[in-house]
Amino acid sequence: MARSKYQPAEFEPKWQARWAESGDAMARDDDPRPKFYNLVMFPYPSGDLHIGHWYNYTGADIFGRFMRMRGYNVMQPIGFDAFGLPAENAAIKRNIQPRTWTLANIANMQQQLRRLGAAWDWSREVITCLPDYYQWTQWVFLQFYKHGLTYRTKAPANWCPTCNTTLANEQVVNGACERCGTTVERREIDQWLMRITKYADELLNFDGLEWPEKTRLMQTNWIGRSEGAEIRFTASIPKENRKRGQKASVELPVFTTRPDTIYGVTFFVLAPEHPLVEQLTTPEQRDAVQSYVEQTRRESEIERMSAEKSRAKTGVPLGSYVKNPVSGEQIPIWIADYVLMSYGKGAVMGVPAHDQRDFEFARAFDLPITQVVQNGDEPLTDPATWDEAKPAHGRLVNSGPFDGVPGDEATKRVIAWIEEHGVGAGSVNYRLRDWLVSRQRFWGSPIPIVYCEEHGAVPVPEDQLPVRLPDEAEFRPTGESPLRYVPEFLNTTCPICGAPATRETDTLDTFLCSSWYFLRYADPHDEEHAWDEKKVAKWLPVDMYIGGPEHATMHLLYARFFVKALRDMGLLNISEPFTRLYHQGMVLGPDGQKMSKSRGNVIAPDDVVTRYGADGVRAYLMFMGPFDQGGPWNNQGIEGVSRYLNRVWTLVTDYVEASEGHGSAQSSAGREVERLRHKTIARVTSDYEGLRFNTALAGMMEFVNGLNKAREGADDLIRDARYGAAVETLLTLLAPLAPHIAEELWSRTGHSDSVHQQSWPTFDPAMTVDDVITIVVQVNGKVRDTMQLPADVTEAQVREHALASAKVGAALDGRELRKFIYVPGKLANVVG
RNA sequence: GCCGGCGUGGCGGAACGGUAUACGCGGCGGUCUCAAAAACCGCUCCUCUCACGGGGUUAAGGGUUCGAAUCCCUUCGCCGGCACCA
Repeated sequence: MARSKYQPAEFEPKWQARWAESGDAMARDDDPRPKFYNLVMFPYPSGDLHIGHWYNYTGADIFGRFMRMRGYNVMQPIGFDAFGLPAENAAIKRNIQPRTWTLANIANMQQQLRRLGAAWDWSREVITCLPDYYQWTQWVFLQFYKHGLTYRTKAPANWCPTCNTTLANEQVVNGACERCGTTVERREIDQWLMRITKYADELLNFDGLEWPEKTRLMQTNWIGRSEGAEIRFTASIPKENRKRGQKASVELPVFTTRPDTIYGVTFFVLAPEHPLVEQLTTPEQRDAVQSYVEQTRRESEIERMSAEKSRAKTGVPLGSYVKNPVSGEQIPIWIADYVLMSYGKGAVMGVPAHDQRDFEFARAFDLPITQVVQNGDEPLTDPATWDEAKPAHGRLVNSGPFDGVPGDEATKRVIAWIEEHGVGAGSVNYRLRDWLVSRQRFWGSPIPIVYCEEHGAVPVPEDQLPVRLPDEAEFRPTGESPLRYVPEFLNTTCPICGAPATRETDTLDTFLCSSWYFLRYADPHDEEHAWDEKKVAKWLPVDMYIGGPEHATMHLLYARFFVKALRDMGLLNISEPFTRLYHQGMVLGPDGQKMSKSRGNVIAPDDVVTRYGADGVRAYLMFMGPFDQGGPWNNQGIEGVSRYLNRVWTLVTDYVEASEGHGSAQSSAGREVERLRHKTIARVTSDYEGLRFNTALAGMMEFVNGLNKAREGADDLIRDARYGAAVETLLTLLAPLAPHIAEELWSRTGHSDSVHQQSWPTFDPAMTVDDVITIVVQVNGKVRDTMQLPADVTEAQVREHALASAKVGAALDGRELRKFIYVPGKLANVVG
């Protein structure tokens, strides 16, 4: 009989269709088994699924299938993050409506996603650009509005002149637009912001989360909590600038992390955009100040921030002075672009002796440098001889009443002093800023706000949601949302007074859509609510979330903020959305470089799937290296993995063909096969648990190698029931990783049910140990011999055998035994 | 500059502080074949030796330990994040 060949194309589509029909992947709300919410970051419908999606989703699907076989009610949804800029760019470029483009891409990608053979629950599919979804995005926005967590203000926006839109700080990379690379400018526009800073402190707490250390660190640094003090300096307003009846001075607060250096302040610097700059500029300095302010305005703040550290300090004195509230000294006020308006108070106290930036500034402008902190026993030297600032903490000197205060107490003492004298207080500052969510764009969820001449910004009543996006718009590069030119959209009436009013024409950042989609999956078709409390309580939090590390400081932070805020509104009873987080690595091109069309090193999933089958691609991707590491694609590597699946096919079909008398023999090789089976279950199970798919597959390869070896010279083994058990175990272990071939072979071994409905195989720990073990014998840490001994050998026996070894004797070379170390079952070290 | 991570055969990568190089790729040799492909079997870190054996090796150098790829320190290289954050 001609042996059948492994030809995945012959059965993969069949099983995909059958799984879809069976509805096995649909998670039921009333399933009594423990739930497991297995989530992947949903794709943006860019047009085609790329190999990175395959990588991400294969790993996630393996884990989900594994958990399902272990008895969990797994919910594994999929959907599309469908609003966003590329659709609009395509619209402009190809004169096609964003909606048309997006929906066509979704249809294509749905087919591509099916080819993966993943156990998606399509009944829960969520598409964020459809009104039945964005209605609730708008509703969520209104809840934030109601609770004062979103607000509108004229704010400096990161403006990309090419995309004609504002960008979130997170979307600005090195001062340039993340998408098109254009240098970002600043513009003052009325914008909507989300008050994420209110949750800064809570977001620093990761208790109970199984998240990569790296991601927690990135978020922690992004939030950037600094402890210190706010200190209020008092500036004298130049006589010429005072209006009649106006006070002669104005308060200038600063934030500092080093209140202990307060006596070292020798100058004071404002950001050039600081609102008091003009008022504090003397007539003599006016021209110089104005031209400096204009110069810095031309360079965006982002540009200044991205400038190299070595960049020379620039600045101009205002001509006026502030009083140091602690020392009483009068010090000159400057403006300089190294001070950022967006952090702290937009002002710093210059302590050149103990801050490197201030040091450089003082050197550039010949400002005095006063040492006020002594570093240990280091003798005081003339700061004029220093090469750099001395930022270390230490005992205070030259600090009036604080002289001699030790470093660990200095900060506390100064804060106590300023609080007592009412000139400041201990305070905390964050690098994190509020999240700007307005986009001057069409393809996003409309912001459900109406502007009325009398009532100002009025939220759209919830029963009037959704505020529908028009099907079509005209795309002109005006810098304003195309919605402004759709009169039917723009013109409306005030929900309060009914007078003519206009709608907000900006749309929401797409990150808003993805900040709550994992809640909607729990209740995707609810027409009355964004989600049903009970369903969300059942499914949330997400037990496993797999996606790329590039979302560490954006999506993953926003989603946490949303959940906390919604909890405080009484809409959720959880504090964190994602209990366990895992970042898959990146698949690189065969040249080891990031895949890109310009490099011509892109591997298209469709091509390789046609050639090797979905299982071949899945298995190869997972075998490439550790899942969180990724690695370069190798065309010969996938051949090897494909050959393995071929060997599985041959092994199982041979077994099926020899079906005469299954279980009728007691082969001498049966015991070893059974032992190998238990060992393999043990290691593969533990590898799957830890998402170590590469070693899990290596384990299954060794299993197949071992079974083939065992059959050599044991013709009756194939009829031994223990061999049959090994074959079935192999298929169940393989099922999560290569679901189609496992299912096909499972059915060929005579099963009418699905391999994916089997419960996960168990093992007996006693069966994972050999009768005879190999003990390595070292002399002084060097391997000199190995011994085969019964598994239950005692230490005394091992010692006896080891010392009897001729090789050990030779290695000892007459030295006396000083020490004997025994690692049970493994190794003995003779020290002499 | 600061904060993380990583450096293991020709290649991708394995190794609870305990036989470094599992598994796979590639290479070499063989079986089958008229031949090739496929499939299967064997060998394959470096070095000395005919061999038996010995020595060396986890970026480099040092340390801790009976024993280090693994822990600690220094240096170099690569990757990621932040980047004048007061």
